[in-house]
Amino acid sequence: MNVQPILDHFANYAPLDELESKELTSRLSERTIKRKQFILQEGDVCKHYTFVVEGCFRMYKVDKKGNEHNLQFSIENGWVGDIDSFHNEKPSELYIEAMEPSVILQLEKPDLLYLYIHYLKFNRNFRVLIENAFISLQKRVLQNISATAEEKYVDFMNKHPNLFNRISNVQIASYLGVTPEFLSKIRRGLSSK
Amino acid sequence: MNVQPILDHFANYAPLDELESKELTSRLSERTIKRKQFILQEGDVCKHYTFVVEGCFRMYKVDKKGNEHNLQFSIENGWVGDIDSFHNEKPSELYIEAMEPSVILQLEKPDLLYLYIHYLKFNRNFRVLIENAFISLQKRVLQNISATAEEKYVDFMNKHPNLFNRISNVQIASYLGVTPEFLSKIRRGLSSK
DNA sequence: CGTCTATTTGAATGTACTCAAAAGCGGTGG
DNA sequence: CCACCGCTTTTGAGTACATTCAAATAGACG
Repeated sequence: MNVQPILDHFANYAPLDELESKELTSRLSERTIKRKQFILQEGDVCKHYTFVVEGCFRMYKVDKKGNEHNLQFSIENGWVGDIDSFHNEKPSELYIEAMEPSVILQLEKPDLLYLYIHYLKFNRNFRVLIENAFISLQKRVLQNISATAEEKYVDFMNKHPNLFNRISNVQIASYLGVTPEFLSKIRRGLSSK
Repeated sequence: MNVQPILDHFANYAPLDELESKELTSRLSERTIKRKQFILQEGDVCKHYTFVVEGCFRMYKVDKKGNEHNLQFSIENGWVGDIDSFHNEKPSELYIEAMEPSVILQLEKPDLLYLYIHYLKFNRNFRVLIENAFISLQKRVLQNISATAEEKYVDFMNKHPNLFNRISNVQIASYLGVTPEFLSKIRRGLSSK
C-alpha cells in the first residue's frame, strides 16, 4: 500500500510525527477503481473520506429532469466525499464516479473520529483542509453570481490547467452550469481572438 | 458584555466547560455597530472572527464595473469574516457592512490560535462550524449551476424566512445573482399563481 | 473499418439584462 | 396633517446571453 502521497500531503499542513503517521496509515485502506466505477451513488450513505492517490473523480447530482451537474472534480492529492452524508449519516443525493482508472486511500468514520479524539493535529489538519476548500467554494459562488459563461470558462482553464486538458468539455460545461453546445460556441469565439 | 449567546451557540456543538468558557470570553471584545457601518473594507486585512449577537450583516464584493455581489448574510448567532484574508493575512477583496444596528463579539487571530493550540475542543468546534458552512455552500453552488432564477428565489424564501422579511429585494437579488428588475418580474409571476 | 462518443453548427426559442421612467413607501420637517 | 425627500419596487421596450433540438462533423478506440 502506497501511503507516501497522503503523508506528503499532510506535510503541507502540520506534518505528522511517526506515531501520528502510524495511527493514520494503519487505518487507511487502499482501493483500485476502474474508469466509470462509482464509489458513491445516490441513496447510499457516504462511509469514507477518500484521498486520491492517482486518477480523477467527479462528484455530481442528478436533477429531476435527469440532468447531471458536476459539483466537484478531484485528482491526485485531493479529497472527495459527500461530507453532509458522511457526518449526518443520511442518504446521499450525489454520485462519485471515477473518470480514469484510479487508486484511492479511504478512511472510515469511526477511524477518523478516533484520530480526532486522540490527536489535536488531525482536528487541526482537517480543519485547515476544509477551510481551504471553503475559500475556494466561496470564490466559485462569487463567480457564479457575477461572471458570464465565457469568463467562467476562461477562469476554469487558468485555475485548473491540469484538469482542463484531461476531461471532456461536456464535463466542464456541467461544472460551469452551461450546456455543452453553448460552451462549444464560447470556444469558437475565443479561438477567433 | 453579553457573552451568553456565544456560549449557547457552542452548546450546540461540543459544549464548553467552565475553563474553556473563561478562556474564550476573556478574549472576546464586544462592539456596537451602526447601520451602514463597515467592519471590513476592500484592501483591509480581516483581523477578526466575528460572532453576531444582534443585527444583520452582508459580505459582498464589488466587481470592476462597480456592481456589488452579496456572498453571504449573517444574523444573530451566525459568524462572519473573510476567512481567506484572515488566515493568509492578505488584503481582502470583500466588504462587510451592517444592514441593521448590531452587536458583535470579536476574536482576534492570536487569541484564536491560542485556543486552537491549547484546546482540542476549539479546533473541533470550529472545524464542525466550517464543515456545516461548507455543506451549505455546496448546496448553493449546485443550485447556482442547475436552477432557474425563480427556483433560486423560492428556495431562498423557504430556507431563510427570517432573512427574507428583513432585507430588501435588492439585497436578495444581489445574493441570487439576478438584477432587481428581473426579481421584481419573478415576484409578479409568483403572486399571480 | 466501423462504432461510439464528443464536439460543432444553425435556427428558433426562452431566459435574463439594460436603460429609462413611473409608481409606491416610509420618514421627516414645516 | 400634508408635502417633500430619498429609496425601493415595478413596468415596458429593446437587446443580449444562453438553451433546445436536430443534425452534421470530428476523434478515439478496438
